[in-house]
Amino acid sequence: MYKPIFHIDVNSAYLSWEAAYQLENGSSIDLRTIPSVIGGNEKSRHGIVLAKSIPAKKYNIQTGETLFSARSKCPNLVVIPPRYNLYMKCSKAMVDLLTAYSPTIQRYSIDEVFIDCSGALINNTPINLALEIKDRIKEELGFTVNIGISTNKLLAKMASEFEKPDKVHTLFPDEIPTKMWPLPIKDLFMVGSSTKRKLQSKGIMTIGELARCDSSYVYSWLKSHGTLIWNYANGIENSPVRNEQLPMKGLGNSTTLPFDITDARTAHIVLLSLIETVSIRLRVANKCAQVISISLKNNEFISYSHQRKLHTPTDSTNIFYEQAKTLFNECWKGEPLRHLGVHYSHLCSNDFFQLSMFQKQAENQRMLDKTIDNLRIKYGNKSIIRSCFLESGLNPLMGGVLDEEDYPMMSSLL
DNA sequence: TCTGGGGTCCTAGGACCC
DNA sequence: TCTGGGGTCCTAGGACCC
Repeated sequence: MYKPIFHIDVNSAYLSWEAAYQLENGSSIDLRTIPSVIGGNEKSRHGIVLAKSIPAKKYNIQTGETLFSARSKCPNLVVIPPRYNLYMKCSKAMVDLLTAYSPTIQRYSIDEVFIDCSGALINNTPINLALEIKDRIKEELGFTVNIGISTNKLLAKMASEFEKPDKVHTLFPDEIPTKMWPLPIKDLFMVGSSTKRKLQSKGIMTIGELARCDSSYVYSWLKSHGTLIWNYANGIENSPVRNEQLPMKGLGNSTTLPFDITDARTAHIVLLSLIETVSIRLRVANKCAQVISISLKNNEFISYSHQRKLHTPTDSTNIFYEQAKTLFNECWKGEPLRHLGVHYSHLCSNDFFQLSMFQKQAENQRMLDKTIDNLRIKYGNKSIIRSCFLESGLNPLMGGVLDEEDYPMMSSLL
């Protein structure tokens, strides 16, 4: 007896959720039935398509393309700004509904879930169970999903990508030759544009052609990633559906600025703003980090980064800030910058650090960080800001997770 | 009014050690 | 003098996902 695995994928998630919300609040238009997209703010240079309706897709509008380009394909396109708080609530509502069916639920992203339905199939077939779940989500929550059914997560996920929306599909191992092998190579999970190009240069155009290759050849071209996708092409995958989330490996925030930065002083302030946000997240997670990395993107869209391992792990905003300034000064080539990012890695628990702390100055610094965190939690993020932001016109906490007015980062709240 | 932001994992090359 | 080689750590960059 196999374990039935479902992959549940919200159709055009952001757009569906917005549409359902608007209908619930008295709108007479269903955004899913007209050419519409969820898109960022073009004035602040965030103007890309985040999600599209099926009618918008008929104009060949792609996720990730600029709103400028999307509008040139469809002049009447309706553009709605994103509201991540709404998405978070919708995602949670779906997971809550699913917990009735299985204790084994893996949240893969804000709009995708794997469930192991082993225990839920008494007197029911997998297909009927999937249809029931799909229809309950539609009736009770107001949005549609695709459900893919198979014996492992890879095949279930591939199945949920078949015809959309509001559909249940199976992709059992014996269906691989007919349902999966004829598909173009780019449809295989983990085959992106770079791998697609390399495979096509070897004459491999379909998933079936990859599956029938000698795996040692694929390894020689693509190393471990080649082995991974060769296995996927043959339906081989056996990772468990896991309830608990894996420990965080790193965290960061980055932002595209509304204007190009041309001086180090402004860059430092932006870095500080990002560091405030990332550091709060780090402390909320009771972690310290030992590696700080900054990333830069210039006005020609060329990105580069610079990182440093610290002698000791820390969670101090000021220590990170001093490091970030140094890193920036070491690597900035002086050209106009449109984007800056901060990332921490090599995380460890802050328990040990707290016990081993002997420097009075560091202790004072930690007390200050904690006091500021508490003030912001109690009175709001704007209740206490650094004076350098006062006349800067810059947001003192960029990449904001805690401020309702800002777009919160998604995965940290999942 | 032109191109987001959050992650994970892997590899290459250099430094350094024995 | 003619130049090994395995191992680990570190950094930078790239690939993939949503």
